[in-house]
Amino acid sequence: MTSVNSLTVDELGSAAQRDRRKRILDATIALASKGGFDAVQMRAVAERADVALGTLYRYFPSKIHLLVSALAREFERAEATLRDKPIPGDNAADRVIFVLKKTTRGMQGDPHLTEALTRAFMFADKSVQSEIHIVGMLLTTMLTRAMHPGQTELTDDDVAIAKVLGDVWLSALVGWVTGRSSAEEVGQQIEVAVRLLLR
Amino acid sequence: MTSVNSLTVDELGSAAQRDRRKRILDATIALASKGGFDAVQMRAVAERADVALGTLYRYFPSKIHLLVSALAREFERAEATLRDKPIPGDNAADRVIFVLKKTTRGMQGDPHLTEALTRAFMFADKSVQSEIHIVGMLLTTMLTRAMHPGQTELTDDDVAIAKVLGDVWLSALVGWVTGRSSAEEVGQQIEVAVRLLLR
DNA sequence: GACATAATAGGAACACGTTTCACTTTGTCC
DNA sequence: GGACAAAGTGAAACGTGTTCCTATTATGTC
Repeated sequence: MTSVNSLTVDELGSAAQRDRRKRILDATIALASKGGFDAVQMRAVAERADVALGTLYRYFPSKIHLLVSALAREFERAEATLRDKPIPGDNAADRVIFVLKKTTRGMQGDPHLTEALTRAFMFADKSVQSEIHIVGMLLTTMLTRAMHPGQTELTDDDVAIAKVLGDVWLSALVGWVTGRSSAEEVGQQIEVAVRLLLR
Repeated sequence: MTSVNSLTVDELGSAAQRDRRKRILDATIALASKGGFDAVQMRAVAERADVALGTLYRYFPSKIHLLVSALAREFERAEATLRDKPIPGDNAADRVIFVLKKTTRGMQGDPHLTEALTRAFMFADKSVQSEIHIVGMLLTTMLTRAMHPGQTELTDDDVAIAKVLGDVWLSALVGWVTGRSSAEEVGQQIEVAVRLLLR
């Protein structure tokens, strides 16, 4: 529980450790935002965060862990923001579309960052399992909440639909990152999937 | 059109070039099958294919290009096999499930190869666009044919459904590769998505 | 068949993720 | 406040993807 490289923000550890962790993730986001996946070089992250390379690796055992952890932090922020205000829309489909498009728009506003985080997420292997799982849960939570605001009991179908929508959204994002589809096409893909699943 | 590192099998080029290309892809598959993504080392591929490192890079400009091209060749084979015999199943849902599960089973029979090819596909960036596109088209074609055998005219909804199913399948595969879900769960995810979409 | 051109071989060199190690600083417990 | 362990520093070194260069070998043209 005192593990330093755990993911949740409210983790134990000294103030200095929390500060280092924050500086590292800030540096990661800044570099990713400027030049994408390739620009997030471990030596550069360490220098910008003002820690030694060895310290960086003590906090995050690999570049992929680092980027997926940064993604998890961004998702936690987005989820927290979304949790406060009610989601506009008269039905589940509209609310889900609102959430997904808003998130997508946010990511497309910073293409390099999105490229870095998406590719890291998709490239991860078994060793990043727990970090990946956190992101997956946050995504499912966001979607089920959009489908049924304020509802705690969910049917199996609800969860299944949320997972399928999450899959579609991730695949669409990968398509956008790889230049196969435009921003509008990503929006369309999501709308189509929502329409097919939540009619 | 005479470009050596194009993807289609029936490409132009001398017999020697076709032979080299085949040897390289064979070596790639063999190494991937034995040790996964990490085992596909460019020096090892070159040595096993009996070509110089520079030649390997002339044919495939990066490790990702190489692996995605190998994936495309495997997909072309699978698609060709599937094209011949009729797909069992009384309705679209059953036939799609048959195709996806058969393909999934094939991939899970060679976990290392699947890991290598899936991770390469997901890690690809814009420079691999055309190779990635070929794989995507093959997947969509396989699925629409399973939905409507022998039918050339397809509605927009058919294509949209096929794309969503392809997305779910890819995401499920990534989940399996990252150790988040078991083989059975992959099968279940697919069944659920098909049931939701093709009811 | 001789020549021009392209393709290949062989290998050095470079970049960046990762590991390692000797040393120093920081934090904790008595 | 001293001793000890944990954490951090700084730098070297290693592995593998990628690039580059020169000599050699095929290939196609007249």
